[in-house]
Amino acid sequence: MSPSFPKSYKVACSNCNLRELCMPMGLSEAELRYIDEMVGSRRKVPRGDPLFTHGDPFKALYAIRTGFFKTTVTAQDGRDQVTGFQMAGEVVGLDGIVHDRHTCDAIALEDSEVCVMPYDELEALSREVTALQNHVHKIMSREIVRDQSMMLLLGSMRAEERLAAFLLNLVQRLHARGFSPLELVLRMTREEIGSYLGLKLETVSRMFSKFAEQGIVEVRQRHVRILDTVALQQLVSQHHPE
Amino acid sequence: MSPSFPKSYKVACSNCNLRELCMPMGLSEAELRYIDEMVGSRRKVPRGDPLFTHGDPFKALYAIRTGFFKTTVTAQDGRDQVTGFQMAGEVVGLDGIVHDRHTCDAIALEDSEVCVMPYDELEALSREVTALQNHVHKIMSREIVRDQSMMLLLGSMRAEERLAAFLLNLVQRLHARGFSPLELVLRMTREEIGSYLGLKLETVSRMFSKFAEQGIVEVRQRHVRILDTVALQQLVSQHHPE
DNA sequence: CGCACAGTTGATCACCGTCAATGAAAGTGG
DNA sequence: CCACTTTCATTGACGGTGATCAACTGTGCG
Repeated sequence: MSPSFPKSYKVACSNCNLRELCMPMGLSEAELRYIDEMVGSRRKVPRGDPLFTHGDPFKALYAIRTGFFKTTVTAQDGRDQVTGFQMAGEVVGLDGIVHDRHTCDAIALEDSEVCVMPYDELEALSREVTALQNHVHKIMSREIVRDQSMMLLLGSMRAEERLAAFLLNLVQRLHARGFSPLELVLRMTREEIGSYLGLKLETVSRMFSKFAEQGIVEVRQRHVRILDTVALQQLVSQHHPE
Repeated sequence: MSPSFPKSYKVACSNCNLRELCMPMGLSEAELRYIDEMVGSRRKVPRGDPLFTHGDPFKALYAIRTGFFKTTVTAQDGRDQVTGFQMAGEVVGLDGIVHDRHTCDAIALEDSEVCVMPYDELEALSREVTALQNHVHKIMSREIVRDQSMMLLLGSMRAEERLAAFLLNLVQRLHARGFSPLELVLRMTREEIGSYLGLKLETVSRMFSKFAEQGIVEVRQRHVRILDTVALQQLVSQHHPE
């Protein structure tokens, strides 16, 4: 590894601490430099602001550097549903590719910063760098698999199972980013959790209370401490008997 | 257009009648020939048989030439859920890219035939043919958007809204393939519809009966005739008031 | 300090799941 | 070709889960 200082304050992909999360492995120096070049700019998104909204022309994918986002889809009648929560190292914007317009909203749940990857440049570069092409495909495929497991959750799990799965998924992802696997601070409201899980906010609140009563978690507002991971896992995998 | 006879009985992409469904537009002769070459083989899948199942090593994407498929995901505890129904011109197998293994099952609901597109060859060729690269990305993005609208359906719609949306989606896709927009033959059981929509088969049956009573559809087993498309559309877009 | 918002908890109810019985269709083998 | 079995579909009665409505509490920010 031959270190080279970045030309400016701007952090380059080549020495970004999220590299193993959002970059393919085993790139050459030259390839990394190309990618640095493609990821032209950063963009700060203050809490509550949209990174993009449905209808916006699609121009780029965004890798989250810091912060936390939710994505929501909106039905014709105006009601919307949270389709995901994204954290550092994850990519948003894939929905826009089909129709050259975004079909969902991405809203920052805390002050955030994203790396802008102009789509045409990304396509061009991934024609040159096989590892990047493969990486992009894997990211899209991962999203498809994730969405399908959400369909399973929404279609066949009960409230407590959904919330248990949600908590486990969150801590697992946070753990992969160096945080505690037993403690987390929720960045979203009960209503947003409910929307994501196909439940009403009151139900989410009730399930939290229930878990707390059973000694599975400790809940103080948005601060959650997991006391019994195994119990949560059993809740998820023990669907109501056939 | 300079016609050239295929070397064998094997139908080539270049003169497949599904071309506009599964191929990018505006390809050159040479590019089309490359694609013909990549789509090496066909595979027949008899009704009830799997095209692939979860755990199978991922080697190829499959374009459906004839027939009808369902895809299902399976939870740890063994319960599964239908995540989609696919018809001619649609692509299955995208789930396998992330982990080099399929994560869902694809089962033929009628005798079917698919075009096998070996994934490494597809990747290689889409590095050469920009239109193909773009096409593959759009297909994946479309799948993501579709899955997210299913999440909306499963998370926020009631039984009758779900079934209405399902029927409208089916006839719309069939219509795009030259079939009647008012009549369809379901290729799946009530249970499979229910699994897809997050409902029990009895509920699906009841909703069919209810629609029939209201004069919205005519149902005889798997044969469905739509009498009032507008009513169905209104059902979908009129979520229960907030 | 007060106001808006987020969260909790209780009472009631509706939708849909469950259980069960029946009927229709389709495939099977004599 | 017709009994037989199996699968699929319909319908009814009942109950449970989670939605709805409502009141109250806690928290953070201006």
